[in-house]
Amino acid sequence: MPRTSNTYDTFTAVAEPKRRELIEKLIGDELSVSRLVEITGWSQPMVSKHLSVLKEAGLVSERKEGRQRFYRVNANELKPIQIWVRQFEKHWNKQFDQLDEYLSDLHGRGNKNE
Amino acid sequence: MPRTSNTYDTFTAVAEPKRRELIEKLIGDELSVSRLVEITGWSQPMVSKHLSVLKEAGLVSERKEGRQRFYRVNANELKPIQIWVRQFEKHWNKQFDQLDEYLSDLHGRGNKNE
DNA sequence: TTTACATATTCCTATATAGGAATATACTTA
DNA sequence: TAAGTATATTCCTATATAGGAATATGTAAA
Repeated sequence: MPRTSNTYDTFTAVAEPKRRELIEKLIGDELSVSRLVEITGWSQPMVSKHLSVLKEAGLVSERKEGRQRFYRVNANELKPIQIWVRQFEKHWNKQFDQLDEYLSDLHGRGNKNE
Repeated sequence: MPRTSNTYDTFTAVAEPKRRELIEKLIGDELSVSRLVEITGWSQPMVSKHLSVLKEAGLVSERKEGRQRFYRVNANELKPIQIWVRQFEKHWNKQFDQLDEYLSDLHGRGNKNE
């Protein structure tokens, strides 16, 4: 994002769909970069670069083994998101917000023109 | 983000800190734009523009009343985030990920140089 | 000590977009 | 109708960054 955040925070890191995809692949097991390239079908630099962003945000960690690097998710780092969203749980299932708006708009318009 | 998403999805909309702040202000009660300007201290266009992004993402709704517009959160729209993050809950509290890495790195390095 | 493999980094470009200033729109009231 | 208030939109610029191509780094094997 321009004009703001110079470094990746959790929310920004996860906003990118490809990075969410990588994180999903890494649930449960560690995977090497080449394995991720296989699974995703993306170019190797693309995988590496997204992993690097995730690493900068603390969302993944590396383990070096020979010439390979195995990445895994630091699931804990997703907690801030969970915590933030949880504030709103009690307001879920107010399903009629949009309907309300529609009706009140309709009403307003009706009053004006008739 | 460049080269990707032409339109705002929930994750992207919420990645911007100011927009999270707006959403937080809107928990519970509807607020007019001018009230949000008061509360945040931001310029009116800035508030309106962020609200417009949130609206495009479906995260807020408007209600017009005279020349004012009252915004409220559509908390439901945050569910996708909650659902996505929930996948990882079972992997939380694996607190020693970083320690593991540190130790194995240390071990690896030690082997090489000594 | 070359060669091959695994991964990271650099360079480049296109583009989305946050922020600011100015202006437009819409509604209300005098 | 004119003036004032509330809000949205447009125009502009700076900047972050995704993606691609090429290259560098590091490690293992021949």
